[in-house]
Amino acid sequence: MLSQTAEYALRTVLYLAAEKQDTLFRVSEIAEDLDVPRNYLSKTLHQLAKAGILTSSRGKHGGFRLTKAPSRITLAEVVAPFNGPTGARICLLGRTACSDSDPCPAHGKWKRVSGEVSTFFRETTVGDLLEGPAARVPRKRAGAR
Amino acid sequence: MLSQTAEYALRTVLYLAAEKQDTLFRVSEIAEDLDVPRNYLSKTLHQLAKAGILTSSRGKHGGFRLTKAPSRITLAEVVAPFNGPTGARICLLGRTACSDSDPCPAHGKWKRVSGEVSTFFRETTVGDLLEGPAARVPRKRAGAR
DNA sequence: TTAAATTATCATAGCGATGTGATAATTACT
DNA sequence: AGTAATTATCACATCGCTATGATAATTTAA
Repeated sequence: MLSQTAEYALRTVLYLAAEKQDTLFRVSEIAEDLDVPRNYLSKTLHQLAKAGILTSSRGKHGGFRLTKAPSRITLAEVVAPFNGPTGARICLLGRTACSDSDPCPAHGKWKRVSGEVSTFFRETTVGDLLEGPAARVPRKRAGAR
Repeated sequence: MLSQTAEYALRTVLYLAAEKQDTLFRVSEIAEDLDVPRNYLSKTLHQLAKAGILTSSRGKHGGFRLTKAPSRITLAEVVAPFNGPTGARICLLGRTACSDSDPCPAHGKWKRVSGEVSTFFRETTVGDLLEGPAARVPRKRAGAR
């Protein structure tokens, strides 16, 4: 559903949302806890920072933190920089033009379903997910593999 | 939403469903009408034949046709050989284990939406789409590009 | 000023999805 | 038998996503 990169981004944002938001977290710290390739995550977080979702600090004692409160970050925002299918590609058959007035054969039935997916990403916030179970990812035990 | 290949497959099945089902259609014919790479489509149709959705005939006067009636072919069947997200990947966060009893933070809210997508593919048939508008793709004019 | 720690950036590799071209296998027709 | 038409298969090219490693830039602190 989501690209690997978008999934990393979402997991990181959720991770930061579950922790204290006024402290900085290092990439190496996040990467290890989430079991994600470190250098790759570094670039992904940089993209999230460019998108205004994270704030980065360089140098010693640098790191990343959320820019906004979790309840004000939608999943669509998080996923958007990584081609998340949050509603852009509506037409199931790949038509460049597919609308109510110029519909493809699947338009009528697919519109409702794709609309629900789109709505989910647009209206669900990171804060909403925090209310769910197991929001806090347990830290890996040292040496665990 | 769908991979390019799955989209080609679906469009081809829809194309064949809209035509007479007892006649054979050549790959070159389909590829031109749908504006899809010919040799690539050839392999895709071969996969659909292996999946039992199409029947292929080799040699002169060969081609492809639907094996079953359109109303008995679900979209999930068509898309399945091409990694269609018809419900396999349920967990939004990529957890290998994510269920009601061991849920990820997004499980509760995402389950409903992903379930609707899955249901759409499982319960919608090619015949259902034929009832929609513009099921018949207009043939391209000769020389049109 | 120097060293250490950290993000930013660059170069490149691996891999699967997508696409192209050529050849083999099969069938129909003469 | 031979030829043409068509699918089946093989070999390879291309491209973007994913990933790795190295270096640059920045900041803190001694």
